[in-house]
Amino acid sequence: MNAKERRTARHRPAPAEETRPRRRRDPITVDQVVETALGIIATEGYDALTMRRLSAALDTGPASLYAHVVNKADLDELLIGRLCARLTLPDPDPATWRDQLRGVCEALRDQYLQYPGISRAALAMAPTDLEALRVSEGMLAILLAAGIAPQRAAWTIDALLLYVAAHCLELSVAHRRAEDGDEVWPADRTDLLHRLTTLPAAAFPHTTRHAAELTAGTPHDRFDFTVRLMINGLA
Amino acid sequence: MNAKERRTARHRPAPAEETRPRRRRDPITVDQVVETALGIIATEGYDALTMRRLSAALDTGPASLYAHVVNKADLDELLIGRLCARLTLPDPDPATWRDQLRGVCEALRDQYLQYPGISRAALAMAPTDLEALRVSEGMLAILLAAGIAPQRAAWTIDALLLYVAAHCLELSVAHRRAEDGDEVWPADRTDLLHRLTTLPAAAFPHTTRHAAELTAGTPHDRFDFTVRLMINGLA
DNA sequence: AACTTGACACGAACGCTGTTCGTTTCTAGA
DNA sequence: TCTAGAAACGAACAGCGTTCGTGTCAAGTT
Repeated sequence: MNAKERRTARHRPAPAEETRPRRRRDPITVDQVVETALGIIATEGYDALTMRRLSAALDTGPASLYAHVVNKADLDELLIGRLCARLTLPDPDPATWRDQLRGVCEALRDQYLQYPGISRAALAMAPTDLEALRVSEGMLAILLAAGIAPQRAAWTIDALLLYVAAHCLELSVAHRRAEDGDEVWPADRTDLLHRLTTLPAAAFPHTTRHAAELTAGTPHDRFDFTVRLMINGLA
Repeated sequence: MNAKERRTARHRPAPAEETRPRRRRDPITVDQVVETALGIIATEGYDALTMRRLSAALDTGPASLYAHVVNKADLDELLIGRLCARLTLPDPDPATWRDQLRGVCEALRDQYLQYPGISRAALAMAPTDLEALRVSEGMLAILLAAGIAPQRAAWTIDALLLYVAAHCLELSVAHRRAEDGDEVWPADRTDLLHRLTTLPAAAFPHTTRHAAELTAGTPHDRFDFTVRLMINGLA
């Protein structure tokens, strides 16, 4: 079976798993590729995940990967699919639907944050991946059980998933830039606070006055705030 | 003056403009670089904006660009800065603050959409760029005039700006993938609808049942919905 | 008027990327 | 035992961002 056939098969309802013949002493499997890739991302970040780096970690050359994966984009999809597969979706409970929905978002966020920068792959992914669809199906179940209109539910889910990915991407970018010693990037919160307060007060009256609020809060605080904002807007 | 000095100068309050001596018949200026880059993005997309492609459009070699720009990241920042500079910010009016805020978001979205994929640069940008700060200052003014607490206002602005960028990024990715004839990517709305309805109903009961709602709405409808969702959540 | 200075332009190269071609290797089924 | 064919892989290609060393030419100084 071709690797490209495998990809299209992943987007069909029933991807039949099957044991294949093996050649090597430790023949490479797609699972191995995905797991190794996640390991690289976890320790070195998504930018370090190149086909060469990955193939080296698997003790082979770049060309060998293309027997298991169509593209880097395809690999990205596999990675996100693996992350989505890890999420446990709650049984919809109309009494606690807000907390349930927030819980799913936070679980997804935690998965993303565990693999810095991987959310970039999520943002570029096809909307028909089965594991990703499983997550949105679960979120849809929660919202419908809560009595939200299907149209509003669908759009809210998209908005939430988009925000989660974007939020994690922003965090990973900030983290990478900060530790690379970028001059332009503020080193820490006090640095950013200082830059905002020293802006010309004439052109930036509110920014300078409320610099404290602008720089306040942990990333989790901001995430929690925004998710609540969107969920509250539903009612 | 070095290009790196110029960059740090752009992050300081008062970037003094100055006429410089010229060498070439048509010496390259930063303005020229930025405008040419925007032209390339507008017609060929952000992915086509490489240092080589840009330098070729300016009738020179890649190395020449680095006299005016520190990095590609620096160029990205200039591009987003230019876009932000084009936005006209309204005088805060407590009576229509929701519409005003939505208007700013839509104007920013339209700028992003005019240059497909450029929002990727926005997501990776330093939060201290002067033109970008001008925009958030304007949004902050609207929210504060409306009586929103500074802390909530600040976080809401970040959430909105993040969503606008992410939304446009998602649109550009979808557009590029669709016109590249990607097999995995749904060609159009009916294609996506068909894929969702043919999912196994046992595992995806809600997705299959409400596939129509899931695929309904223009991108602008979804954008409008989400922005309203966040703004309404404020009250 | 000749000279020094230094910013800008630029050709060539480096190390890296994703991807492909052609070949070799080795197992599963006939 | 033999063969078909999938997997593995070495080598290469075109392209990327970036840097180095050098060339060039106008402005300011002597």
